[in-house]
Amino acid sequence: MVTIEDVAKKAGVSTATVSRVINNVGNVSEKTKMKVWKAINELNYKPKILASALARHRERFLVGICESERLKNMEKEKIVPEFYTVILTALEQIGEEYGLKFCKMNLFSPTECDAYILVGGDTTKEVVEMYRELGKPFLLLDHYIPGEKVDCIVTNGFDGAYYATSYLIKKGLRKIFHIHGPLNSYGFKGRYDGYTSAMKEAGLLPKYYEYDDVKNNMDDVIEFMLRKNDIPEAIFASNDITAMRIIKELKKRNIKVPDEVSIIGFDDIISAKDFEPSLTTLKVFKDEMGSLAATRIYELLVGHNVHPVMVSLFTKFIKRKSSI
Amino acid sequence: MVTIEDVAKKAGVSTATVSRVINNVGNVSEKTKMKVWKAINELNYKPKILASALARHRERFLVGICESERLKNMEKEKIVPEFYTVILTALEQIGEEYGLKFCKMNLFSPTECDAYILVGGDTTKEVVEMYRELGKPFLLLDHYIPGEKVDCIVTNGFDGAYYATSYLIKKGLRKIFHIHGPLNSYGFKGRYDGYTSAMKEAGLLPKYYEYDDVKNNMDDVIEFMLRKNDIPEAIFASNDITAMRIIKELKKRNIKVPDEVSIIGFDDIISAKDFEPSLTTLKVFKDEMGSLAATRIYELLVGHNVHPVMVSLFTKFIKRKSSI
DNA sequence: TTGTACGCGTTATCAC
DNA sequence: GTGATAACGCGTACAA
Repeated sequence: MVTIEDVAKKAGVSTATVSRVINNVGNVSEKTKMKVWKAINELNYKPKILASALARHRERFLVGICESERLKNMEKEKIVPEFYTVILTALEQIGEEYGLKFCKMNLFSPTECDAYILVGGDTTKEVVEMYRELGKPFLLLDHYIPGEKVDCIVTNGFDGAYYATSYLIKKGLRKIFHIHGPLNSYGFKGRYDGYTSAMKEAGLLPKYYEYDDVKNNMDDVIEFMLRKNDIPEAIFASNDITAMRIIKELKKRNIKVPDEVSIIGFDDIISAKDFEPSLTTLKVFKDEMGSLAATRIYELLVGHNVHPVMVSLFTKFIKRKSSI
Repeated sequence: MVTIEDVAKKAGVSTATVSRVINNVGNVSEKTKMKVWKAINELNYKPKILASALARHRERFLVGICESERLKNMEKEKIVPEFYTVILTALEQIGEEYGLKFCKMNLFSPTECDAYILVGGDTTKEVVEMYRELGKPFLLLDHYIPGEKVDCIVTNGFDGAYYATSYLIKKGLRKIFHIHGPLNSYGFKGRYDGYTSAMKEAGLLPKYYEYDDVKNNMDDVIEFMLRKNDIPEAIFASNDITAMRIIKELKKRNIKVPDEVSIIGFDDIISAKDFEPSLTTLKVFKDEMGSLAATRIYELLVGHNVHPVMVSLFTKFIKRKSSI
C-alpha cells in the first residue's frame, strides 16, 4: 500500500506538504505542487478516506436539513407518522460521529451550509438545479429524480413488494390485488412494479386500484372493487395507512381479515402492531436511512471525486395477524 | 461523542478490555463482560467503524471472487469485453487499502474465505442460499435478485435509459424504438423500464423489439421492424454490442446513421469510440463498481450489523457521432 | 513556504 | 484475565 509518506519521500518534501497539495489548502509554491503531483501519479497514490476522515474529526461541518412546508405539516398532522423524527434522530447521532452539525431549513430557501440533505418527495428538477448552483454537496433522502444523477437514499419498494406478493402466492393465494397511491411518487411506483413483477412471473394477472390519499376515497374504491371483481383473497396496500383503511372498509362489509382476505401493508408505522388485527407489513428502516444519509453526506464532503449513486435499503417482512 | 475510553472509564477497565468485549475475542471473565456491556448501553456507545478499520489494517482478509464458467468464457471470447479485467483491477487496488486479498474461484464451488463477491448474472436463489449457509458476508456484483435482500452493486440502467430517451425526445424526435436483450436479465429490464417510462411521460408510444444475443438475429429484427413500422427516427439499444449490430444492419440497407436514424448504446465499451460512426452511449463505471464492491465487502466484514442495501451507480451520457 | 510532532478512536502486542 | 502502549494513515497547529 502506498501512503502519504511514500509520496513525501519520493517528492522530497514532508507529509504535511503533500497533504496540503492534495486538499488544496495553505500556501504551497507551484514548483513544489508539481513535484508532489508527479510523485502522486507515478506511485498511483490514492488518499485513504478512512484515515483522512479520522484525522479530520476535529473539523466541524454544517449540514442543512431541507424540508418543504408541506412535509413539515404532514409530520405535524401525523399523516407521515414519526418519519421525520426517526430519521433526524439517527442522522444526528451518526452525524456526530463524523463531526457533523445539522441545521433545519426550508427546502426552497436554503441558508449557507457546507452540505445539504433534501428530505422527501417535494424536490423537483428545478430545486436540484438550484442546489447544484450552490456548488456544495447534497443528496436526496427518501426521493429519486429520474435522469438527474443526483445522490440519493431510498427504500427499495420494488424488492419489498415483490417479496410480499411472492409470499402470498407461495401460501396458495391467486386473487391478489394491489391498492396504491399516485404512481408519480417514486415510492409507490416501485412497490407497484414489484407487485406486478411477482404476479406476472407466477403467471397471474395483476389487478390494481388507485387510491387518493387526500380525498380518502377508500369507500368508493372498495365498493368498486367488490362489484367488479368479487372478493380478492389478498390485498397488498402501498402503505400501512392505506392497509388500515382497507381493513376498516372490509370490516364495515362484514368481510373477515385475514380469514377471507389477507392484507399486507408497507412501512411498519408504530401503530401497525397495535391495530386490530395487527398489520402484516414491510418494515422500512428509517433509522438506517438516517445513518446512511449521514455517512454518505460525509463521504461527499471529504471524499475526492465521489461517483453519484443511489442507495436503496431493503425492507423486512413482518408477519402479523392481518394476513395468512 | 462517546468513545471507547469513556466506556472503559465508566466500567473501570482498560480500553483494551472494552475492545475485547465488543469484538468477542481473547479471554474476558463473564463478570467483566457484564460490567462493560452495562457501560456500553448506559452511554449508548457505538464503535466508530472508521477508527476500527484503520486500526485493523494489519489484519488481512481473504475475499473470494466468484464467477461462473459461462462468464469467464464470455470474457475470453470478448462478448463481455474487458468487464472482468476492469472490475478486478479496481477491486484489488481499493481492496488493498483495506487489507483485502482476493482469490478467484468458481461460483458454484467456493473454497474457504472470509467473504465472497459473486460476479455477474448467473447467481440464482439457490446459489445465494448456498452462500448464506457458509455464514460469511457476500455481495452480488452487477446483479440483483428480487426479494432476496442480498447486498448488491449494480448499474442504474433505468436512470441512464431514461436520460438517453429524454435526450432524444428533447431533440425533437418522436419515433424512438428500443431493441433489447432478454428481460429476465436485471440489467436489460432496468433499461427497458427507463425507456418506456420516459416515452410514456412524454406522451409517446414505446415500441420495442427483443434481440437474441446468442442467435444474433439482428438481421431478422431489423427486417421485421422496417416492414412493420417503417423507419424509426432513433433506436436506443440495450448495450453497445447491440447498437453496433443495428448500425451494421442499417448500413447494409443504405440507411444513414445518424442522419436518418440516431443510435444510442449502453456500456461505453472500449471499441465504442473507434466504431464508425463513433457510438453515443451511456458510460458504465466499471472501475467504480469494483471500488464500491471492495468498500462494501469491507464494511460487511468489520461493521457491526450492517443493513443490506442495493447500491446502483448512475451512468454518464457520452455524446458521439451515432446520434444527433 | 515548509517541516515537526501530535492527535483522531480503535485494535493488537506484549507484559504482568 | 487484564492493562499499558504502539501502531494504523492522515490533517493541522505550531515552530522554523
